[in-house]
Amino acid sequence: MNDERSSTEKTGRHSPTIRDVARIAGVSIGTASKALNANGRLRQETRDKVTRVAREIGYRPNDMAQSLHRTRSMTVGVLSTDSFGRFTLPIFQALEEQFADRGIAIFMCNATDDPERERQHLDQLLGKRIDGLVVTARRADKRPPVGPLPPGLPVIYVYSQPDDGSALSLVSDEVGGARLAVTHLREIGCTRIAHITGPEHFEAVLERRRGFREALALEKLTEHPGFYLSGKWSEQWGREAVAKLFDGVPADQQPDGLFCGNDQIARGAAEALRDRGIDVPGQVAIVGFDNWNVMTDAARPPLTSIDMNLAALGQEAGRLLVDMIGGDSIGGIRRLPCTLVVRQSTQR
Amino acid sequence: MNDERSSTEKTGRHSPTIRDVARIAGVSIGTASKALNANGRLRQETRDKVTRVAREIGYRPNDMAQSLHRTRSMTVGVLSTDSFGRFTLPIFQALEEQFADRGIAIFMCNATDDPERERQHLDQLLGKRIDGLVVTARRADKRPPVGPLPPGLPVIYVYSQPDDGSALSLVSDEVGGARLAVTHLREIGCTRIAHITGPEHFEAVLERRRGFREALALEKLTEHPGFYLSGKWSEQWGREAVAKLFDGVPADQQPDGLFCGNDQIARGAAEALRDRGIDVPGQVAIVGFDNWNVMTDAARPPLTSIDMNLAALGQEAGRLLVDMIGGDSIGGIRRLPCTLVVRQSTQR
DNA sequence: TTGAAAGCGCTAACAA
DNA sequence: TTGTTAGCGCTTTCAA
Repeated sequence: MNDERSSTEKTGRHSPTIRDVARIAGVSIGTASKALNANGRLRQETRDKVTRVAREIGYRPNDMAQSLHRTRSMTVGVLSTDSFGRFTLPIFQALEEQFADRGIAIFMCNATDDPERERQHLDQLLGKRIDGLVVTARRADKRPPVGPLPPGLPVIYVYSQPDDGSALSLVSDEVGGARLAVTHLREIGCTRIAHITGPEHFEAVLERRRGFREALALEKLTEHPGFYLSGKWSEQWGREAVAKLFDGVPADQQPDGLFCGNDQIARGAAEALRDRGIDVPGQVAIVGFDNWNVMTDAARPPLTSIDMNLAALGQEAGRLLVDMIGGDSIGGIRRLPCTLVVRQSTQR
Repeated sequence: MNDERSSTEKTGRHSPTIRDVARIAGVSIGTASKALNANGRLRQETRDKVTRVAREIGYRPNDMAQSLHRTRSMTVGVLSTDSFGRFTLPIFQALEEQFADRGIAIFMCNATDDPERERQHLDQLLGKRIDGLVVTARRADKRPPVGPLPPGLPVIYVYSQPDDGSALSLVSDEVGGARLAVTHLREIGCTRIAHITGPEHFEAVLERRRGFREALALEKLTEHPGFYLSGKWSEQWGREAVAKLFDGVPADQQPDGLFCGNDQIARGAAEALRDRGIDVPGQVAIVGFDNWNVMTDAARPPLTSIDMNLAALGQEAGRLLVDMIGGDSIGGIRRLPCTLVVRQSTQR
């Protein structure tokens, strides 16, 4: 009856529908659908005609209409509570790749430290009937679990963990990373190793310190008084800490190795030592954390650092979420290993 | 007839539908819809009952079903050809905020220098019936326009421009930024200003150089031979460039002001001058570009820099795209002004 | 081999 | 004030 109406009659932009294809090709909608989805028994001739028409008028199936049938929306939500920072970035990138490869689209949301906004975003995502959810937070800190969520919705926390330990959580092994650093320093001959790091309200600071101490114990080294310094995540603090460790301190009480909580601190430390004419790595070796090449490469000398392999974290997260969407039920905390990247600051 | 079936009977997870709400509340679907959308004339009692039931069973309307009606999917696509880099980041953030405020969800895609992948992403986005598209590219370089797109789909290029100048494009005024820098140097007394910058295959390098030269002319200053140096975007290059400009050069032929193409170069330059005992800003003043605080704040002295106001760019882009979705038809290139941020490196 | 029709979850026009 | 119904664009039986 009103099959006659063309989509162009309607107001505003409008993509061609399968009805348009069918009408122009002179077949029924059902036939057009079969032809385009390459299933059902159809004459080759019909099939060709339909696909040709579809191409000509630029037909593209409406995913939303499709999703109404399937149980999958083929979308996932990525909810960040760290404003798209330097750390979540490589994770996003890897996630994006993983999902894109599987034809899954990503809804990206940001709710930096704003529970109200987080609630809104979550609402929206659930309205979109996402198939899964990735939650990332800042610097591996614990956070309250998002929610409430419909039961059965796959969720994965990346580079962050819910404080009730309920859901699947993927983090990097900070303790292990710190141990790598100390062991490496020990291997190149350091025996008096100091740890300059960031603010203690960061979960990461505590974990790295634990790794530092465990490794010292393992290597039968002692932590000398004043060799643990907590401050800010800045180059400035790295310089200040070196002043505390070296200025007016007898040579035999100075450290011969520095394990720094991040690369900025490490770079500040390297520069401060350089200012004082102390040779790196000759007299003092330095290991940083993050392997942020902007810092490691520009420092003099270039810095050895611990890499958290955030891209790998993102990849693994993508794979796991896909598995969960597929029906696997997995949970608990998984820690991915860090890697030591050696540069001149520890090359003797 | 089969209104009896409950959604829980079905396999897999499944959100409650409006039919579930209606059935439990003992009203028709139409009534439930009216109640939930707060329109139509309904008894308050009925309205309350329906909303209560909806809340209890955790009902949330299915956006995809809704979008099938409206002409809007309430989603936009953001397609990046620069791997979520440092520059696109603040833009994303601002975009995200703009759209989130209007209940628009964002599909985030990345297709770093891969036309094939770009095609796939675009396909997917069109399948999702996005209401608008944002395209960002790396460092303000020109790029071929994305496409083909359905006619009438609002598109905006941010921090990038299509090389056929067809669509709306929002970039920062690099030329103006460079002029700001030079004028500022002139104002604090510099007369021999050099420009150390990045690789010339970057559009930004050419534009900033143009601004540099225009400002010199305006200030009646001459560009001395060897005072334009193009290299890499690194601190290392900043140091090397300083060596070229100062080592073995008679004092009266050395520059007294440096305008650097980015903050890394500026920082490298500052350090190199420091190594040589040349006072900054006393003998040589420095202005960087990007206002990347990781660099500007850690440099000694902290760097004056040009800020491209990328967040403002993102905000404006969001607003414009929303306007276009609303029916406005706008095009052409718009340049947003840069800002000078003064720090010690030019404070005399 | 093709067409007709039901239904995914929702809204809106029209009846009752 | 409430119920019924016709779609939105698509897939998928079931008939023809």
